[in-house]
Amino acid sequence: MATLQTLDRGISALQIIAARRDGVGVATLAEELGVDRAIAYRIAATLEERALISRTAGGRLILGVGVLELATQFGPQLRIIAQPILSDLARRTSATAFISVASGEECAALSVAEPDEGLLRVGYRVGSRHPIDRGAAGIAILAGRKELPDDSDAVKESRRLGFSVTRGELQPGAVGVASPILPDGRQVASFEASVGVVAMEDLDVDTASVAVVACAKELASFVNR
Amino acid sequence: MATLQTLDRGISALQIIAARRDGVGVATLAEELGVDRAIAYRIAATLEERALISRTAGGRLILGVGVLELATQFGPQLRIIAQPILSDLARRTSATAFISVASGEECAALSVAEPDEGLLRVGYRVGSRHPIDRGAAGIAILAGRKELPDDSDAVKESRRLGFSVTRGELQPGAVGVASPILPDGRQVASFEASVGVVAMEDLDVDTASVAVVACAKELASFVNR
DNA sequence: CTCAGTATTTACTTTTATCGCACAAAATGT
DNA sequence: ACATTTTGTGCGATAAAAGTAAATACTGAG
Repeated sequence: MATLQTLDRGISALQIIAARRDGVGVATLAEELGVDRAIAYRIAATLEERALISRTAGGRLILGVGVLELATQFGPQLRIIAQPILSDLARRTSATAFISVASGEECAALSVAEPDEGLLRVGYRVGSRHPIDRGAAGIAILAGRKELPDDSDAVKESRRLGFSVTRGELQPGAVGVASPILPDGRQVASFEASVGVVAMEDLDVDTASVAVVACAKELASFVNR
Repeated sequence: MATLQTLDRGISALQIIAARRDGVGVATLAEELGVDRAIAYRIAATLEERALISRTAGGRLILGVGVLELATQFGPQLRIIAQPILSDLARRTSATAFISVASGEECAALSVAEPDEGLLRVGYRVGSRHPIDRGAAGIAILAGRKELPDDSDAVKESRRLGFSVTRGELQPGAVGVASPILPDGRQVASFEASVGVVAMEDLDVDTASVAVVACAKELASFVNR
């Protein structure tokens, strides 16, 4: 597939700049890119013009607010893409489906879909948060991370199965099933998320887990590189 | 200053894609960029290769995790830490709280929290920009820099008080209070930021200024190295 | 299943934007 | 003041991208 050299180098430059805590000088950037300094200057000028990078007083290159402006749109876009998939998951499992993301030590609901039939439903508010080490969503995210010595049994079990199941951890009577969303089969540090369902104790866990895992795989494909 | 056309178009493409909640098709992208579809395909291929964008099942272009990976590096500790602190500040002052950063001659909103009660709130979009010498946020940032001969009276006053107050400078009817974030009590060249609140004219400036100054101190401690 | 219409990729020619040398300017050190 | 390093900028040669068109995949309708 045809790619554009100049654009590709510009993106490399961004990543190089992002990788250094305190930025890089143009000369270093040029060296890392394997190009002449003049090219690095032009790349830097272009990126700076668009606020993707900015320069310190000392002339060092650092990321600019432009990257934030872009990143803030990532969540909303993912939510829109995810909504039909979640609705489908909710309908097939007759349970409330959700996508959660890690946010520090907590886990936050990014997107939720409720089943449109059934007498009672479990509600889950978008934006609500809970500790990441409790509840199916959080456990699934932890299970998607690389193994740590102090992983709880629940996390280990979840990693083994490919999904987590919790009963009454966040709410007595509620059962949750969740699976990590793993682009490239691995967790990307900047995007730690899981998809799952929550319902009352009559949830058919076997059916739900299959559906949830399939859904996690589908969602991962949107985030694949 | 020399900029690179291809890279510039790529960045434009990113911004166009980011601007549309539900992504864009290649044809639309080509039109918006004012280029042939074949070029749009090559740009998209390059951006996708680097995971800055990805494609939905329908072929629409949406942002990819790459933008998150970049944004994650923008003040790594600060943003995570900032949100709860800002929310707290917003709640305690019943005003919209923000962190702003200097970006060249402008001042950009890095992070915003709105109070969860109150009839009306003042909105402040993340990423929005205004001249650095206007508005409480910008004045506070200038006040955090070392003294300059051509500092305005507002900046001098702000430096003396430890916070800035502006009324209606950016928006008639809005009152802003802000204080610079000073790691080590000094402004770090690579991170010039301020924290503050904005509300309507009923803002209790005395209470707000105390809270904002305390918040600036708290945030500064997280940016210390 | 075929076909029309659309989306995507490919092949190839033309054009021009990019490259990289070389040089200017500024900053830094001696 | 002079040397030296660092930062920034014209300019012609050329590789890279643009542009055109045509081939190939894909979609859904009938």
